[in-house]
Amino acid sequence: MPKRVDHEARCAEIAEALLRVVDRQGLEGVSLRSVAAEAGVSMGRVQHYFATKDQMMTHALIYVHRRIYRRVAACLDPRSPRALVRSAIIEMLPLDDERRSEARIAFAFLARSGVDPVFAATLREGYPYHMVFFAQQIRLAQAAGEAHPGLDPEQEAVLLFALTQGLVNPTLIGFHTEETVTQAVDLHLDRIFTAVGPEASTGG
Amino acid sequence: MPKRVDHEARCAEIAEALLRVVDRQGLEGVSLRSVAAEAGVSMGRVQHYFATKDQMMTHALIYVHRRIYRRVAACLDPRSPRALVRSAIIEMLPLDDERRSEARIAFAFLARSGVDPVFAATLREGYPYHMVFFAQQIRLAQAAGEAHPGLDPEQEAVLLFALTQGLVNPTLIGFHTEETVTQAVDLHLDRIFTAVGPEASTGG
DNA sequence: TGTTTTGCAATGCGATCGCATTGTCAAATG
DNA sequence: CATTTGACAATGCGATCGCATTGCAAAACA
Repeated sequence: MPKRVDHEARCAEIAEALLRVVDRQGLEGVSLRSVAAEAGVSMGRVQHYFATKDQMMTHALIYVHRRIYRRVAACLDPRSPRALVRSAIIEMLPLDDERRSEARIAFAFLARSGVDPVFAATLREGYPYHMVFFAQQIRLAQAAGEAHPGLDPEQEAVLLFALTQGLVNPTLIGFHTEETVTQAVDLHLDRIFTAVGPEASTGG
Repeated sequence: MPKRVDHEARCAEIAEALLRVVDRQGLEGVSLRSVAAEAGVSMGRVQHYFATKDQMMTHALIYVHRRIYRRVAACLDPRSPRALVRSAIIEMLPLDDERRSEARIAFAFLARSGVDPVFAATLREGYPYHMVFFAQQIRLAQAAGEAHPGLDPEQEAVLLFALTQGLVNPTLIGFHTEETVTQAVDLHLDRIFTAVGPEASTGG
């Protein structure tokens, strides 16, 4: 085997450049040339790692999902199930430049999933993860007496995740402020969790 | 003034063709040529009515919003505030081909609003309408003793609309079934409205 | 040392893009 | 009847697109 480079790292560089392009110009701004220029590499290099534009886009979609997942996972507040769920939700909302950027990117791919079966499949596979996470936390809270016992954790997870996703765009385009949107989240969490630790109201 | 045609109707024809293109191929599929071909007219005609592509897109955005608004308004169930709100929500979810089509279209523009200030402004202007509609219905229900009196109608409207929007994509890509999603909606409505008429459970 | 294979860079092709220009035809106006 | 003006159709231009092709340098292997 001849000259060896870190294949995965090179793919990641290209993916990150692509995401920066999407952040600024949407999916329409993505071309082999624009991504190569953004990454500061030649177009040939991009083609070397991704045979087609579609492959490049799909890889970037998976890549950004992992990136969001890691960022959310790193910010989880373990003090209680409620705090855990709340920190995850807040972290998914576009409340600073980094999260706004990722919200723009995620939305671009989300829209594409409506017309692209491959993207739709990728997203469909990602949904259950969020659902079981929320459901599990609600279940834990119920067991600890910190959530209303009559609730169906799966149903509540569906509501919770939908609520979170539905708050993203209004926040992104400036309809909601951080205060407005966190109030909305806390209001809904009050209907699931009984014990409101002070950390859940002040954190965030 | 020479040969006169129905200017608005011609613009609408082009807008509808554009929306069909977006439905199938997303915003990226939109070009002067593709829209003209879809409308069955010449490219010159499209240019005659819209000086630039951006003008054409903006007009289509406003056009589809009006179309959705009219469709929802035509389906409202006036039997009670709850039924009214529920019918509006259900009508906004992609549960048949027509609504799936409009959901795809709306999502495409929604994503674009993240990078296009003009689109963002258009959407921002539309949000308050939904909010006051939901808030007003909740207020009416409270006055009639059909909703929990302690709730803040504005806050509940924010939650309700976010929930609705957040359910769109999972339903669109097939993660939710009609049964799943209507259960989620009804579950949330149960927390706002006290009186559950039989029409609210069977309708929709 | 020569061969092979990876990792690119460079270039070109046909298609398509937004947009400008020009020409034509019909109807209202003088 | 002549002129004007709105409603197009047709064409072309420069830029950009995805993708294929070609070539070459360097490193592992024989």
